[in-house]
Amino acid sequence: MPELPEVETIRCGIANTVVGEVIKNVVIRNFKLRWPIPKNLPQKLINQTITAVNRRGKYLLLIFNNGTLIIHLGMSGSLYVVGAGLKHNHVDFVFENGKILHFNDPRKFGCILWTETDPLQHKLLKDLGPEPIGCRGGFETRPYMNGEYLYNKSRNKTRPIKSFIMDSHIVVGIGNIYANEALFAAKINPQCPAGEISLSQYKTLTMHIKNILKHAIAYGGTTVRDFINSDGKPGYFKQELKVYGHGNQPCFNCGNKLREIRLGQRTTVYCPKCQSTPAPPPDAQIR
DNA sequence: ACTTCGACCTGTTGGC
DNA sequence: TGCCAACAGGTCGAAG
Repeated sequence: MPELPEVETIRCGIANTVVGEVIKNVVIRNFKLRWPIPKNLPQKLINQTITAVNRRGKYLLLIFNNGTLIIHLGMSGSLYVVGAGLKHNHVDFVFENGKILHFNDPRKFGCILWTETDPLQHKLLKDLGPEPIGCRGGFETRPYMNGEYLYNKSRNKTRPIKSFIMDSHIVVGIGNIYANEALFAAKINPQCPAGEISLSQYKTLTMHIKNILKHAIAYGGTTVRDFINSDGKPGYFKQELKVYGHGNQPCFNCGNKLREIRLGQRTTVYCPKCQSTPAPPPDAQIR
């Protein structure tokens, strides 16, 4: 479910309700997420006030005076205050005002960690690449993610451009959906080695990445299956997707059939005609 | 150092 | 209708 626009949508949604609120209780029904939830989390959080909700890449940071809660939603996680989640509500953060923040994650790929030092220096966060878009709650990161940055980082890299931009140590926040969409918008073949892409193409690609992510946030994220934001409402960006989920259908631009392949174990959709520069490697596994 | 691949889980979908 | 395999928005860490 969550790519960066979804995470940012959730961040905005919960920030309005939980900042300034005092934790009264923490109910943990299942400690086994990607990494175990710290056993002593309730005693760390009870009677503490959330002072801010920030974001670094797809990691949400709930800031307290005595530390920071680092939350990742993995593939299927969500956080919400209203709406009745039935199964898979692994953790409830109960506030003194009676509201409850639910952490729900069917596949348990997410995580909830606690740190009492600078969260940006946490093992999982310290080597992340720059933020693709500045927004409220996001951190200003250096160097800036722009055409020059991606071009310089990609020299002599042989891996496909799609895997390159999805690597959070290169740039954070670009998941499978938006990688497909950005490469289509920039007319770049997803299989093309990252090192063979020109500076001007990286400038174009950067522009589309930023536009698409901002656009998706404005739409409240993309609902592919069951994504709901913190208000229990779906995102509406799905109707804007040009290639993701449209394999073997006609291309929006030219009408040719969109091709669906497997790249880095992820479903990849592109238009062989519109996305033909630079020349891609010989052939790919057609699905 | 760089790139690919397996693993972590449950739920949904599509083919037979 | 039922069963089973394949696949799903992420990403770390091991293997090559």
